[in-house]
Amino acid sequence: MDEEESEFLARYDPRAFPAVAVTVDVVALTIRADALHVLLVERGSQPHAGRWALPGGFIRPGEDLPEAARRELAEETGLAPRVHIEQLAGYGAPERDPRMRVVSISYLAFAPDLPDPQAGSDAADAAWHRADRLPELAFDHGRILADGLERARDKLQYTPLATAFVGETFTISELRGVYETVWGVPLHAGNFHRKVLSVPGFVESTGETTESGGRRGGPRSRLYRAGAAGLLHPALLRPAKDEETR
Amino acid sequence: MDEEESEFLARYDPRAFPAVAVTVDVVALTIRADALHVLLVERGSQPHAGRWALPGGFIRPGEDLPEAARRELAEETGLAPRVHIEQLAGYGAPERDPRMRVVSISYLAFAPDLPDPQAGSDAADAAWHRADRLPELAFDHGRILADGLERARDKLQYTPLATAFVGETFTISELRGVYETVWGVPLHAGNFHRKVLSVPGFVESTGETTESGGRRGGPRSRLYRAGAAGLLHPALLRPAKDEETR
DNA sequence: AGAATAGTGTCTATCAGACAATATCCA
DNA sequence: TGGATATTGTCTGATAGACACTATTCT
Repeated sequence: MDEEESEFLARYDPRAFPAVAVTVDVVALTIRADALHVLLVERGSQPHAGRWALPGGFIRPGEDLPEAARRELAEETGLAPRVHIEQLAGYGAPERDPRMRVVSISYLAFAPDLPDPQAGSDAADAAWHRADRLPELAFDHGRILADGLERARDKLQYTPLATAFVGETFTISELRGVYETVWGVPLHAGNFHRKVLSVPGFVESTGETTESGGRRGGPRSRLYRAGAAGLLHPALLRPAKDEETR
Repeated sequence: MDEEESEFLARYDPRAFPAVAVTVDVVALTIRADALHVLLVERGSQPHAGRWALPGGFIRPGEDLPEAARRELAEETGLAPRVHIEQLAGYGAPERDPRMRVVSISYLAFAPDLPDPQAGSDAADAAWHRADRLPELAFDHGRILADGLERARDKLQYTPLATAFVGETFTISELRGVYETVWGVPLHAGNFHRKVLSVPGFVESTGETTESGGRRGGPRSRLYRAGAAGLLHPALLRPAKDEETR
């Protein structure tokens, strides 16, 4: 088969090729006990049976990508509402799944503290894992997860993403806790407070305060809800780490 | 078929579903005559025959995604070297292609001014189009292109992406031209100059200067090459446009 | 009482952007 | 010579981060 003919076939009918499967995989993040957690499922079947993996699965006919991601997430956690979801990236290395050619579109999901997940259909188990103590994952899910964490840390800077990790209303301290947890660095309380309030549309006051002070003392704090801004101007830049070249 | 059974089937064998095709589409950007240009091909066959579209096509067995993107780009332009490429996003709405279910992984490509492209195999024509005067595109390529432009404008701020649009060596003025063209705003020459040189690893001096001054006068300028930085610290922020909520 | 936290005020080094100045080169 | 550009210098308003202070609440 010469070059021209193979090219013709390549474009004429894609069904002439071995089947390609498309999956969605979800990097679901939440904060529990002041630590960033990722939702993982234990695979119940081959390949990689017994290994932890990201929740996900094959897309269904007529189903949109974000829809598939929400469905897979709901199947594992039993919860769908109040979950922000956005696309992360596509992964399609030829040998990433030993069964066949599988291209995966990954999604990032953010949620306030959720109850423990229920092991779903295909999974032997499902649980939240601390993002800093992860087991080795199946397929290339380790890479996907790492990409997702990096993306989340990045987006915290210039979007109101942090508000997706807290409840409907929240205090500035809770918001600061999100940043400190996801970035893994302590932030100056006073400066953070002023900075957040200075960004237009980031948060808006509810006029209410907490019912009582903090568990270790301190006055009641004011409650806020997420504002209308889609981007933070100016951004809350992550403290520099002298890694110019990454 | 009850819920449980359909779910079983959905996970058991993806080949039981109607075929899903995976394509790559490339948003290739360059700067010609002080204007941002996008590479488009005119479709030679149905659907959308005669319409302009992004270069792209079906992935081949054993071929990695970025590899497929480079191949498709090479087939349209006859050029592959010196082209930066990075993934943009995945698109998989059920009806985006009338023939069958097609999921596309899009890539962004950046290149210095390239010669006019050669119409390739499947394309009736191929040409650079000004990014500000685009025809209506086939499929959802208009959306993909818009996403690509936004991504490019964004990445100019905090990555050395601009250096991918100029030659091996370049002047600060040429670099400024890239920012002005992609962002569509004039920048202050003096401040831009000092700012670029103050970002560690953005550019490094070659010790040389241009052979002659600018075409409209002015002294010879020093030549630089891209530095080693992968991220710009501090970033070159785009002038604010009072669109907090975008 | 003692400790911890919320919220605000203040100070300083730094930076972005405006403006200016000078040297160099094309037409 | 006149106009345009490269590069550097200077000034000013704004900001990030360090520190400090007060009021409030828990144990």
